[in-house]
Amino acid sequence: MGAVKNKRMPRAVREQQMLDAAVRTFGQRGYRAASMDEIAELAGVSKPLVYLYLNSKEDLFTACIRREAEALTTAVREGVNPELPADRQLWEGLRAFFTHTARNPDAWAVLHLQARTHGEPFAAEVAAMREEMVAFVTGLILVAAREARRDPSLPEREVAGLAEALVGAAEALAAWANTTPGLTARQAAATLMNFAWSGLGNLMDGHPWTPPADTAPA
Amino acid sequence: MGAVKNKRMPRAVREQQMLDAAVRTFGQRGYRAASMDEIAELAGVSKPLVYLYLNSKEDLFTACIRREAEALTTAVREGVNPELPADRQLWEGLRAFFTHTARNPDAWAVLHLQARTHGEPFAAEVAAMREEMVAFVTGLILVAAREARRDPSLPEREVAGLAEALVGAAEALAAWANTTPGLTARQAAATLMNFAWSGLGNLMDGHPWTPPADTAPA
Amino acid sequence: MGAVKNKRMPRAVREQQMLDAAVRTFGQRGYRAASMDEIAELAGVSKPLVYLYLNSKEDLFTACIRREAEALTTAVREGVNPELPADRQLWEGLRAFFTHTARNPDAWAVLHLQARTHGEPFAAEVAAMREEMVAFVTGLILVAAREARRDPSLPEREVAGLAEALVGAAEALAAWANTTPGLTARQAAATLMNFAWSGLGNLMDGHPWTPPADTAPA
Amino acid sequence: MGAVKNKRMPRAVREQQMLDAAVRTFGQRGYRAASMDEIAELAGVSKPLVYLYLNSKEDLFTACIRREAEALTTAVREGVNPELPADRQLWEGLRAFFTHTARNPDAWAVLHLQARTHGEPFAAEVAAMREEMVAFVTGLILVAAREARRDPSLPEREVAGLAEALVGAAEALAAWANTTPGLTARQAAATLMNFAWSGLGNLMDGHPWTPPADTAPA
DNA sequence: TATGAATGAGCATTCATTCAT
DNA sequence: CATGAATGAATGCTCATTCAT
Repeated sequence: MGAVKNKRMPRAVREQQMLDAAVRTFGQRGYRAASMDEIAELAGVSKPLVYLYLNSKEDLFTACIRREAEALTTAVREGVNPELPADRQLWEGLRAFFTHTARNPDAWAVLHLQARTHGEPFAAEVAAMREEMVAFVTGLILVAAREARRDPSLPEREVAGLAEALVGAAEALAAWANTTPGLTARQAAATLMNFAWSGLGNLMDGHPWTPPADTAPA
Repeated sequence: MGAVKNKRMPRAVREQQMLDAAVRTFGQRGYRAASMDEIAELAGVSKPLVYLYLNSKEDLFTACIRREAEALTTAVREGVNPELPADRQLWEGLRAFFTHTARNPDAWAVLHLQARTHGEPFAAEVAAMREEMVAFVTGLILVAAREARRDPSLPEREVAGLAEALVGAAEALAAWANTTPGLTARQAAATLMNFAWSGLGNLMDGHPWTPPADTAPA
Repeated sequence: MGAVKNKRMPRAVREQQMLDAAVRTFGQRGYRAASMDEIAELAGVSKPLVYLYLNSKEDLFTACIRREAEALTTAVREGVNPELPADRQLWEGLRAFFTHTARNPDAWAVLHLQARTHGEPFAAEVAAMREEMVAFVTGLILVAAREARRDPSLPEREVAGLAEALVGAAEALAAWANTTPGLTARQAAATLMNFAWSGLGNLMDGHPWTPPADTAPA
Repeated sequence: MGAVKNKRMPRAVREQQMLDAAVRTFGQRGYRAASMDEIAELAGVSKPLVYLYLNSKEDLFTACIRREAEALTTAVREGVNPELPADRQLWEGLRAFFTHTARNPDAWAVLHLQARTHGEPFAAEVAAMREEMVAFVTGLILVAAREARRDPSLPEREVAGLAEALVGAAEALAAWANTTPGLTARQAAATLMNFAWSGLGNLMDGHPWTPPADTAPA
């Protein structure tokens, strides 16, 4: 376990080894519980070298978040064919998302749990990634609305909320899929498409669910 | 800020003060970053008294989780009128959920972020609460299917997945609502009802979204 | 276990219960590891009452030492008939000593181990008791010498050393007897009499063991 | 006093400095009363370094016991010429013992008082050393019996008891010698030889002290 | 006579971080 | 490029002791 202790390798390679070790440790132990000692040892490197390359624990954590956020968005982007209709694009994006998170559970734990739990600077880092995904979904919703040429006047905040909800549901299903044995990325994606797209379709047909008039204010 | 430093109060009262301080501190700083010193000070009490009443940091955290999980499920349960049809019950439950989480942001941070991020024992504690909510939603979906007397044969795992997705979406919207100024619990609930219930309705009409035949394996 | 929690009992009785609990706790846990909480609980009393009656942990420990030292010396004194010849007196004293220590292992642990290990004031307390025993033995040696009317001019320091050695041997045998199953006080006393008295007799016959002339200084 | 604060020395050296400081502190204050802070300061090192090298207070204490037990047994072993007759061997062993304990009073306090007073794991450590010494003495007694070709049939437990008594007497005399000014190791050894060897000789001549028939049971 | 409530002070332990080589 | 040696600063936890009743 851990990288083979090869001496004298180029900086770029060493850095990736360190990030690998860090992602694994942060993902399993959590940000605070992970010690630089453990990370250095798992990377097969002395602690000062970690500091030489990555400056501080905060910087190291940030570097992990950036690398893994980039990897996830790239995986989703590359999984989607932008020529296809909106529902197919969403389907492909979800499949890529569930596949990637299932294959990189520690990375997903870092992004979904640890980064959001340990203070502003880290949370902001994932928030950026999340916004990219929400924007992607928002775009698809608007495209779908245009394709259907019906009711193009969905209020902006409403669309934003729908996208938020969809991304949140996807995140929840990723965790659910990771802990439910025998559940494939494909099945998770299908469940979510059923849940969301059908609802959205109905919605855009002009038949939204109507909240009842209220007596007691919330 | 902080409780008035009244000396000599009965144990039950002090304990609640301590839990208040702990929820606030854990919610804002995180489990590891919160120090028992800070919690004690915020509670207006000396550290030994916290230990005398709550034994350890772990026990204190667990007590926080339990109290807030109980408070949240109670709020939702009491917000729902079980005589109403399924869609109205879900609507009321969501409203109660968004209202409670908006009013107790630290408690929600403890339940949604901190408890899930810091190890099995705590995660298990919230998992129980989550399962109660998922079960509640699952029940509503089945009732709705029966009420519609259509396609009563939804596969069990499918329903479970839908419920997971709905709860996940609700959790995401709770965070979104907490950070979007001027967004009411009512609006958040309506967005989610639109998103989900319309989709479910469509689904149960026998028009699910159909995944395309695949070429590349996932 | 522990005293029955009878309310409102006279001070003298309560004090003895506290000392019982303290001796047991100090003997088993050691002075520092024993907590006033544990002692109070074992005595079936609240902590402030222990302080009211016995002032402080130090005073409580000192009271234990005094009570048990007194009990041990009394047991030895009452076991010895001063009319008998010296060897019979020593035999009886040793039997009483081994019997008492075997019956009160916690008390013996307090006197022999704990009191000597935790600082001057306590060590001084047992030293007094020890000196009484050494004096008793010294007296017997001198009486024996007079009875034998031989070589009455044993140098004082020599006699003191012999008495120290005998008491030390007795203490070691007490520990040994306490941990060797099936070894009676009588057997322990016989072993020591054999060892010591025969040696002393020989010595006083004018046949001491002669140290060889030395080349290397110590 | 205390090591000169030379920075950057090899681990093995620092470890010995730490053990020196620990033996001194444990010997004078006792195990519980000794604080890691004090030990670190006396060693001229920061506390974390002590933990880095010696893991914990328990491990540090155990390391002290091991080192000093080894040093004492080595001193005795090297002080004895196994070619000599039994009485000479005992004489030399005792001289080495008293010399070593007089020169290393803190180490002797650690072994004789502290280690036996603070729980099983430590007591077991010294018990091993003590057994080695008892075995050494037991061997000498048996050799002496064979050399004298008299009464070779001493019962095993009897011999064990005699050896225990002799070692106990030696331990008592070591403490006595340490607190009696002007008393040399040589004198202490001579006193004990007189006490013990003469007694043993007598015993093996077939003139043991005979316990009187008993009326009252013990 | 007796106690529930409360604390100041200290202690073992850990960790991120740096220097000298 | 790489590391063994070293530390300042916290942090969780415990304990003897006291006050108000």
